[in-house]
Amino acid sequence: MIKITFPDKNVREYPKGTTSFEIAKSISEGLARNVLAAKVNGETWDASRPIDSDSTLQLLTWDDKEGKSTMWHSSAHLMAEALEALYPGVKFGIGPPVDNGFYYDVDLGGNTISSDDFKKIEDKMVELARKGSKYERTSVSKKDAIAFFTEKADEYKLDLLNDLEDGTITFYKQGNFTDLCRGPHIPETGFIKAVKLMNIAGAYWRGDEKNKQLTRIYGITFPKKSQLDEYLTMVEEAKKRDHRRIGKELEIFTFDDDVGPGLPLWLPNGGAIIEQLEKLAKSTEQAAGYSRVRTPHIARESMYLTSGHLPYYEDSMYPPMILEGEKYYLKAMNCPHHHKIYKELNPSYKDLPIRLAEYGTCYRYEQSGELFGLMRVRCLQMNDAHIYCTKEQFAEEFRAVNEMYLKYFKIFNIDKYVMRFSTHEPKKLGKKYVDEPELWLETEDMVRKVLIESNIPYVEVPDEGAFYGPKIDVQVWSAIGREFTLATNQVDFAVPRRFGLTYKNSQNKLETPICIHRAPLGTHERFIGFLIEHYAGNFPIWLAPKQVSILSISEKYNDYAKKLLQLLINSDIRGLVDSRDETIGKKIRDAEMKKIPFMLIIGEKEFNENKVSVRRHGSGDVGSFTIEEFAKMVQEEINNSLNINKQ
RNA sequence: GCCGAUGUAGCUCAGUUGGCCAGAGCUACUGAUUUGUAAUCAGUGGGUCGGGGGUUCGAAUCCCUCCAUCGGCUCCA
Repeated sequence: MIKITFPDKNVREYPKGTTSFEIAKSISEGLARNVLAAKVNGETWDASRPIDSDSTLQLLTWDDKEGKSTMWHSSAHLMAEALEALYPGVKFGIGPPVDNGFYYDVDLGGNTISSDDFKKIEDKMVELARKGSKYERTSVSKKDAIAFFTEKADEYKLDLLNDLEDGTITFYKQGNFTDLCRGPHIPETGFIKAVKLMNIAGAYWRGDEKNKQLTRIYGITFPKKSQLDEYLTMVEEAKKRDHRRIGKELEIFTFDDDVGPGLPLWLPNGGAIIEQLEKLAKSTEQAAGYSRVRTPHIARESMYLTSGHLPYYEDSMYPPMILEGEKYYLKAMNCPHHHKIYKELNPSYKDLPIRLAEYGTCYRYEQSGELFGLMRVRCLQMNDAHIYCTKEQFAEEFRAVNEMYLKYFKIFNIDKYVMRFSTHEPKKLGKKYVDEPELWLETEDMVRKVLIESNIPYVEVPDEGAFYGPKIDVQVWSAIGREFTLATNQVDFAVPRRFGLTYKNSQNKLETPICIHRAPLGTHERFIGFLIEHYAGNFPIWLAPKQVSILSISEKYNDYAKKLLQLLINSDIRGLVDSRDETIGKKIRDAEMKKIPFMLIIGEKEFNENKVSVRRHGSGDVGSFTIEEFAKMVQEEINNSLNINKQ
């Protein structure tokens, strides 16, 4: 007998060689029907794999993340089986589960496939799923595995086998399909009840653009048909939040062919949002001891040779303009310009820290395939600042920057993000990273310490640092699930030296400052793109491009409405009058669709009582107030939203 | 940059296998209406069918090429 310990610490005894499935069955038939896989001693196993020694056991169902991914992994095999049936001779790359489903990279030889073929493949998958074929695991020797895939002439699997050790190789077979796979898999194909292929794309073999491009087919499956419908509805809802769609509907920004790809035009509503963001940033930075500077959009080649950017990043910069034999580049970052300002200031230790802030406009020549609405553009304005400080001041400055991040997140109610702490890889010193082994370790320790002391949850990612130092990025996800760096906070102990930046210490000796590059609000483009999706276009009052729409019930009250608007403008409230010859129902509908936070309805009653009827976007009639009362209400709400920042 | 798809009026979209002056709704404009909490009625205007080239008696529709967008890959200081 063996002892099985369950997650609730309960222990039961079973005969040696009992499977997780049998254990589930001993608990309840219902559970057994839902078990997709099992976690045995922390490792995910097939539910049908015999357990031979005392173990901890967690049964995995659709409700567990690992249960889902096991199901999707098995679904990839099912799709492969269908593809092999429909397109004989197809070769397979890799077919893993992902966050929302699975994909398989395939080489179709001479065949091509498009989304028109999805139905056919889905039908085949459903047909094969209904057979309820078992996923059978077998261990094979490397020699036999190579023989098998040589026979199939599948060079991709053979390539994968190269990296595997003899004795660790397993095959999984379901129906007529056998794949090289470490597993685990669900018990049988019958668990897959609903199948949907989502899209098709090219993907380089092993992610290397020098390799052949395979066809990647994405799909998703569910144990119930209704779950697929729910998922598809959810995807549709997410698409409605897409900033590209809302940005157009609410007239926030646009792109124009003649202006060029990745170069957004901010419409008046977008301009209004930017205005508010900058106001927030500038007052916050002023309170935190930053100085505002301004620098040109271009600079000579020599500056980027000094900074070290040119040899590494020239491909990402717009090509130079040549004037009187000199090369000028559009700036892709503000730091070199700021370093030059620091140098001009020629400070002593008594002047540090020096914090230089600028909403600098940068141009980056992103690859055409990378552009994505406002989230990835070629012209961007950064909430940039560079803090120059001594090593002793670093921790405090870095902590203050992090606190500023958290204050902003509170104001915007941003809670779904991950702080990613990127460090260096010692083997790449002198190549990817400046060769300062001690400074790397020292600053990484300082950063880590600040994160821990400030109680900020983070994930540490080795080998993702900037070339000049470690960094912290704030990762967020777009409506359609793409990951982005929203904000960044970087340590730079290398470039100041390249620029010869110094300060006199108390012993009258020259030292090089550490520089912190920080952009808590990222860029206007990405940040507003993110906010549009975050709020689904329903901006908080302080940020809404138009805060109030004054709706006159008939043209008789247009003059009164215009007088009210002027009073609101005097109170620093952004509004408009809808004086069209339309019914009040229509005016309300339009204001609701434009997501304007407040509507003031003005008719005979309001005119006589010298009041306004207030309607709130999304919630309806709020009641009747004087214009002064209303203005006060709006201002209080704005103060409440922003006061978090003051404290 | 690579693979695949898409590109019709300001916006959202129809336009069967190439065949009468290219359609609808919303928007805009004009007129009627003077309205009470999510669409008043009627009329009018508006399109080099992404650009260029080709095939054809005839192209929005087929072919080539360029541009842009979308989904991925690669990249992301």
